[in-house]
Amino acid sequence: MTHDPVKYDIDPDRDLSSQIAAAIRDAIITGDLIVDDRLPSESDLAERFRVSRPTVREALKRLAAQSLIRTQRGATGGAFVNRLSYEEAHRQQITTSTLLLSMNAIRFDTACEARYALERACTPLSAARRSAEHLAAMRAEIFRQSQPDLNDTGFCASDVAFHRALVDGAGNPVLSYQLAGAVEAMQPLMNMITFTARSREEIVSLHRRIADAIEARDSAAAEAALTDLEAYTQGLARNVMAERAQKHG
Amino acid sequence: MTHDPVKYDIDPDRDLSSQIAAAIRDAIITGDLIVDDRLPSESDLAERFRVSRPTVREALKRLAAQSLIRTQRGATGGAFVNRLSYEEAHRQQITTSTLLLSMNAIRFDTACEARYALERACTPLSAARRSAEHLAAMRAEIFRQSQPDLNDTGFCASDVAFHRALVDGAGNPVLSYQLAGAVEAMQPLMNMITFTARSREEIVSLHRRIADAIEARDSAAAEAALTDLEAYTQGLARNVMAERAQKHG
DNA sequence: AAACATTTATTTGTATGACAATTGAAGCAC
DNA sequence: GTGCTTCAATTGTCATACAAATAAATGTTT
Repeated sequence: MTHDPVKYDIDPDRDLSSQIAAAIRDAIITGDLIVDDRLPSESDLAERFRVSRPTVREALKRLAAQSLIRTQRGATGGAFVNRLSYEEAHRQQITTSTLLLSMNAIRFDTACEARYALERACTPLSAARRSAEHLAAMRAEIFRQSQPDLNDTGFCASDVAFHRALVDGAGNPVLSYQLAGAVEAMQPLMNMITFTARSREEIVSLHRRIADAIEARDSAAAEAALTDLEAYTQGLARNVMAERAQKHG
Repeated sequence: MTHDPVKYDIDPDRDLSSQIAAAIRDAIITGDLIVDDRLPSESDLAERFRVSRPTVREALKRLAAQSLIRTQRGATGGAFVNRLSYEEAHRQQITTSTLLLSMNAIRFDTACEARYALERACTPLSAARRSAEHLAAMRAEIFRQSQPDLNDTGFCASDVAFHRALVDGAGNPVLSYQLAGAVEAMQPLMNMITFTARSREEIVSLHRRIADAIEARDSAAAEAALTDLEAYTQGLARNVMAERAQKHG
């Protein structure tokens, strides 16, 4: 062994598994442990940290919860540093954002404003770079949304897919991961708005304006349509709120 | 007990602690368990899931790693559902983004483009709403950055703080949490660039342009300055790359 | 009666030892 | 050489025990 990448000195008076997890996480973040590196076995780690195996296991489960490691049983098994994929990062981003929104009584207009601001951020790139496939995906979702027999959940899902295609059109995976998380985290809030036939029609028409603008590579028009869509969505939400207030008051 | 919020049926052939964590996490996400609710004690959970206490503990540590619960020892202690704060969500966002960037060989220009696109997204809001405090924070960082005895790490940190103030000026915490994560995750990449006196001067001057525009509530000017800053940063990075290629080739 | 000290019950934190399940590698027979 | 068996390493799980913290209950003193 040239040099052990993990620091094994911990304070025995403070939470052990948390410190052990932090020590290993540090080694991963600093790059001392790289993707697919194998950690020492649980018994080894227990000896080196001078703790019991269950304590080491608790630490490893913490890391597994963040997808920093994966484990494999058997002779050549063990815990390996995991590559954090876009999909996984995206998934984590969604759960974090969803919980943040649901636990902190975030106002709908705050979340909505953030969402559309972020989305407008990638419109110039999407207008410039979108492929025919992205455009086709947007058109397909518009078609789905215009079917009268689609239920509200399906309509919202299609809405998410439409905006996902718009974001992906920018061809920047970092941007996609950030934005798609924000958009999808808003879906539960959006589901609370019941869509009348009239409002669906309006939304689909705005989606069509966006798709047309992206097709024409007209970034300004797309941004304007998004702004209108935001205003319309906010108006819908205000109506729902007002109706509820009347019912309960 | 009216109705237990947790589903206790798990498949004994698949990873137990993972399933237990998922069952409790579901109860939290769906709102069946709300903030500050106390989970059953570890022994209780062990009985109900029909597993041993160490297995339950592994599951709880998974949830603790995501800050979904906190634990407290003692007579009235136990595991409690944690409120996911903006700070915590922000922290998670940074580690996730940092790991994503470092593990997937993301090109500097891709990350840089995403960062400035996102930042431009909140400029209109920041220009409209920034308080005197936000402006003062930006000016203070500009002053720090113009001190010649500041080292490169300090310069980068101040750069992050400047952009953080810009983002916070929008007065939308959801936006702040998303964007600040993206900006801070880029810092390790930025630290790889050594800043000459000349380049610092240029960056500070661009920061001053941004602050001036925000002060004047001129969103378009701020966006233009950000675009110029992006172009300048990309140029700096290209130079560093070229120099390295020459050294190693 | 009130203030203070003590005990006690509950709960998490940690350790020990054991066994099951999995899995690749080594050894062996053919 | 091929296929089978055995084996050793490793994670997954369990049972039990004890330590440490903590608040409530209890007792004691003033």
